[in-house]
Amino acid sequence: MPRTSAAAGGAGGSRGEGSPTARRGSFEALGDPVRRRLVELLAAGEQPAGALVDALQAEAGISQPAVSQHLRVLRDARLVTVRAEGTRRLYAVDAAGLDVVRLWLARFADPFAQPLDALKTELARGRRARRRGTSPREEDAADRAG
Amino acid sequence: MPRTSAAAGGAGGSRGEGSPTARRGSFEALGDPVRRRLVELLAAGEQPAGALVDALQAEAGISQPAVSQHLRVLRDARLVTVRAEGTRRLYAVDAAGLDVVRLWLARFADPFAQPLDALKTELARGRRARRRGTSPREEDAADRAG
DNA sequence: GGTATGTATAAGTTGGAACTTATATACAAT
DNA sequence: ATTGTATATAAGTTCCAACTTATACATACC
Repeated sequence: MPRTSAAAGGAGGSRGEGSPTARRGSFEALGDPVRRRLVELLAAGEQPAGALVDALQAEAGISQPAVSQHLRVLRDARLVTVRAEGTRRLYAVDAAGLDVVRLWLARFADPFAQPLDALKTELARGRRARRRGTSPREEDAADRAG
Repeated sequence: MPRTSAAAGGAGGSRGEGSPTARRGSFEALGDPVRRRLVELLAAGEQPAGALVDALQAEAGISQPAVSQHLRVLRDARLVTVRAEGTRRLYAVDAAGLDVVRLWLARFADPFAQPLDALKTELARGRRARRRGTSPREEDAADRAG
């Protein structure tokens, strides 16, 4: 049998949606361009499903049910949250799912850490200057690849 | 006509890594758990394709061609680089593809920014202590979206 | 040369995901 | 109650991507 689905997914008490196991991981959810676009649209702030439908219909000619299904996947992946207001469903970005991605990325040396390194260096200088000359510690050179 | 494929479906690519357009995006590439695992394995450092094949075969019972195909996708997505050494192909993580993901994530408020804020605070304290009362330059407050 | 090893490509199959249309559900308003 | 609006679900179709086996392409070794 091919197609071994290795995705485990921690249930961890997802009671609201009523799904016993997480259908899809954050990466799988973000693997689709339409869903990525939805999250992008939500980056501007909380939005009703209808607005998202309109946007996607205009951009890609996608039907309302399709958008709704995508939103469900995003919801299951903890990438968005829903809030009912009357007959409307207000969606918003959920940090939880994005954290999963960020955490995964943290395993690798990130070039964006450079400004952080710069800050660390600055911090070190400040500390050094503050205490007026001390033993030259390596600080935390960490892994500087290349 | 469903299924609007946003990706350019260029055939061409006989040989030569220099593809004009990326067949698949970084997110699409990372959407697959097997490919994510491959990148994870490469996080430990440069590895020959054979080692990756062995690992994936042991973990998920995946064949050598399957791994090779996955590596190609990762290569196209600039997530890994290859280096020929004799008959071996040494793969390594490529920052380029990961940058794309990180850059996309940067659009959203990241809770991991807190340690950076802490550093900034520390830095400010250090600077304050260092100058003992000087003209207050704004430095680079950057964009702090509240 | 021949043979073995390491890796990539060719060709073909299949399961599932991303759609579709049709319908259900929920609330609002007349 | 009826009609309208907003969203979700059901059921079904289609197409692609992740696999398979078989083979080509290198390089190394004898």
